[in-house]
Amino acid sequence: MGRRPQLTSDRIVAAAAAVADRGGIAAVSMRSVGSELGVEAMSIYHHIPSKDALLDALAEWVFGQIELPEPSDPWREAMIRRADSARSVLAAHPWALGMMESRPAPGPALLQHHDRVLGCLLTAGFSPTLATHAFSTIDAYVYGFVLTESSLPFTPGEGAEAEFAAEVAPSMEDYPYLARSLADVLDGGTYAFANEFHSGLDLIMDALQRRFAEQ
Amino acid sequence: MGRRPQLTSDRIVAAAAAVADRGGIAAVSMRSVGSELGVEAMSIYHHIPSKDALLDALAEWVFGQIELPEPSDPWREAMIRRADSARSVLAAHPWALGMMESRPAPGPALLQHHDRVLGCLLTAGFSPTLATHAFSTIDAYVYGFVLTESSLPFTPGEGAEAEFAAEVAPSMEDYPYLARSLADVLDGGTYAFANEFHSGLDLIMDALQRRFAEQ
DNA sequence: ACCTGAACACCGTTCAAGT
DNA sequence: ACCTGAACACCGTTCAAGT
Repeated sequence: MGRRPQLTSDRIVAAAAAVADRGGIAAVSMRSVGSELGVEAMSIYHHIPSKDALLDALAEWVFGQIELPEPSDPWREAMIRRADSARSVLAAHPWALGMMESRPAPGPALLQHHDRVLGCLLTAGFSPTLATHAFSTIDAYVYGFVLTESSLPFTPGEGAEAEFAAEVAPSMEDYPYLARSLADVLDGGTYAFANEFHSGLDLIMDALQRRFAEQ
Repeated sequence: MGRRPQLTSDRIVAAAAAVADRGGIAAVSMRSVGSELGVEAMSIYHHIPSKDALLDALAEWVFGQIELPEPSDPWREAMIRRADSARSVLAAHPWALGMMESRPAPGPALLQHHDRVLGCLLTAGFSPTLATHAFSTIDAYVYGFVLTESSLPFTPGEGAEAEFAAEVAPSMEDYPYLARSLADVLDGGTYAFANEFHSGLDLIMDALQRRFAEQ
C-alpha cells in the first residue's frame, strides 16, 4: 500500500488554506485540517506549535503569493501591477483580510513585501517620506477595496449587480440617494463594481504622480 | 433585593461589544456575554436567535456610531469629517473590521451610511457615477488604513514608532529599503503614523476635487 | 522521531423543565 | 413570557502510549 507523503508544515498550511477557501476561516480547526490530510488532529502539533501559529503561517502564505516589483521597474506600472496582484490574491482568499486585524506580528513575507514596494519607489526617486505616504495610501486602498468587495451581497461581474438591485429595490424607499445612484449607475448594464478598482487606483496614482513631480 | 434590568437585545449587543473591546472578537461567546450580564448563556436566545445574528447586530452597532453628513453639508469638509469619524469609531473597535468579510448582508445602519454619504455628494453636484467612484475610493481608503493601523506592531503616537524601530533594527539587514525609509522618516522624532491618514486622505480629496471640477 | 487516542475544559445549540 | 440546567456534538490542547 502507498505510503502517505511526509507531513510537513508547508503541507499543513496548504491544507488549512484549502479548508478556508472551501468553508471560510471558521471551518479551519485542527481536526478539519488533519482530516484534509488524512491524519489525526494531534499529528499537526509535531510540526506547528499551536493553532495560533497555524493562522500566522496562513497569513504569511497568502501575502507570499503577491507579485512584487523589482527596484528598477518603472514605478507607476509597478505599483499598478502590484495592486492588481494583491487584489487578485486577496480576493481569492478573502478570509485573509479578516485575519489581519487579530495577528499584529508581521512575518518575513509582509516585511519583504514592504521592502520591495518601497525599494521600487525609492529607486524611482521618491523621497523616503513621499514613498511612505504613497505606499500607505495605495496599500490602504487595496485592502479596503477588497474588504468592501468581499462583503458585497453579490458576486461582482456577470451582471449580478443589476439582479441584486432589482431584488433590493422594494426596500430602497428608505434610501433615496442610494437608490438613485444605483439606478443611474446600473443603467445601460455596462457597470461592474470591478471597474471601480482601477478608477480609484488611477485617481490615487495621478495624485501621487503630481506630488512626485512637485517634490 | 434589587431586580436586574430587563434583558433586551440592545443590552445584549452592548455587553457583547464590551467583551470584544476587552478580549477581541474571539472572546465573545454566548456564555461570556451571558456572564457579562449576570445571566445564563441560554437566556440570550430569547432575544437573539443565534450567535451569527448577534455578530450581525454587533457589526451594525459599530457602523451605527459613525457620524453621518447632512445632504446640504459642503462636500469636502463633510467627507473628511465622516472619514475621521469612521476611523475613530473603527479604531476604537478594531474587531469590527475583521468581521466585515464574513458577514455579507448589509444591515440598515450600513445602508443608511451609504445613503447619507451619497446624498451629500449628489446634492453638491456630483454625477451619480462620480459620486459612486468617490464613495468607494474614500471608503476603501478608510477601511484599509484602519486595518493597517490596527495590525501595526506598536500603538501609534507617543513616540512608540521610534521605540519599535530600535527594537527591530537588528533584523533589518534583510530589508534595506524598509530600513532606509523607517530611519529617514523617524529621524527628527516628529513622525507619527497617525499623520499618514490625513496625508493620504488629502491626496484623494484633491484628486476628487479635480475630477469634480472637470465633470 | 513521529503519530495516535483518551481526556479535560471549553464552545453553540436543543430541549424539557422550572417560575 | 422569560430564564434555567442538563445534554450533545463540537473545539484546542495535554499527556501517556504506541510504532
